[in-house]
Amino acid sequence: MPADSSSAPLAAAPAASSDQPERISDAEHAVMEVLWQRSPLTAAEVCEQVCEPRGWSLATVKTLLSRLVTKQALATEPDGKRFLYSPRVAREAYVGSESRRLVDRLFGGRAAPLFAHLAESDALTEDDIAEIEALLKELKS
Amino acid sequence: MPADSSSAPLAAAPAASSDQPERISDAEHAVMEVLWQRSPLTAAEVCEQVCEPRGWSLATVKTLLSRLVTKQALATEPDGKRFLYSPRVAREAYVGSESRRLVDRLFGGRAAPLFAHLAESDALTEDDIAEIEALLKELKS
DNA sequence: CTCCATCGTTTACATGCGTAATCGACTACG
DNA sequence: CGTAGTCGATTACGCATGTAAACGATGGAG
Repeated sequence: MPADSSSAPLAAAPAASSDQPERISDAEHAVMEVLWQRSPLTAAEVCEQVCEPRGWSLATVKTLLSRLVTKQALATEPDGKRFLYSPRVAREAYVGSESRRLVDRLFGGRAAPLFAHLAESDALTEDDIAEIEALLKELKS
Repeated sequence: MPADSSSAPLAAAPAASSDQPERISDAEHAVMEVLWQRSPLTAAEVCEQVCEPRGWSLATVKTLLSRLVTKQALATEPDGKRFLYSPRVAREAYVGSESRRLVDRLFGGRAAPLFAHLAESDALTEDDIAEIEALLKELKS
């Protein structure tokens, strides 16, 4: 990508302007989880949390962090020579959109069928049922 | 693949031996939905159902069908010069694994938090709630 | 019998993702 | 001050996916 690089004020990246939150991939999601738990963190600190379990190298984590920054899912704050990363999208929002995606794709947007499915496939434990019952009671109030 | 085509009973493809059901992608899923609704169908018939809404060409559908056959998600049955395609994995199974995937990734495998989330984000309609209540009552019996 | 419409199969190509090595800048140790 | 370690950025590369055109066989129309 030789040639200039200035001219336009900014824009540049293919990360669109500001429409949807830009999908977060599976591997990226693992990184997000770490930062949702505690932040801001440096790349090395994030690695400490995920490299072992996922069998990743620091390099991989760095790549994922960069991509997440590009996707505007993470914010960076300089700290001496390195960066501190912190989530820019709330976990709530992410979880919400992912859940909705699934419900839309698989259950025509209705949550009840999802629940029915979970129930039928024994994916619900006693505790789950009790909890849900409690929530229901609350909703009805 | 020129050369023979017989010899081995089947296998061939890199689709592993017989472990997990092999992930179905988003576009592929759209094709599956058509066949889950009615099958067996020819490629052209599938196209009639999805090409318009998704803006696809018949060629695209053909590719997706092939990939699904490779993934063992579809079975083919010769019908004169063409093939009839039908699902090899039940919708139930697909929906189940996808749901479980989400619940695992986002809610630590517990269904109750998912439900709580849906409830909080107003993703539950009156009807949903009523339905779920009914299901709960049934479960408790 | 010949030619065309169709099939399924092959090949194509851009983008995204998983995973990482390499590179240029900078800092801290000696 | 030079050198080794570390940082983010750049580059890499193979596989999956979305989307489709090109190709070769074949069956039906004339």
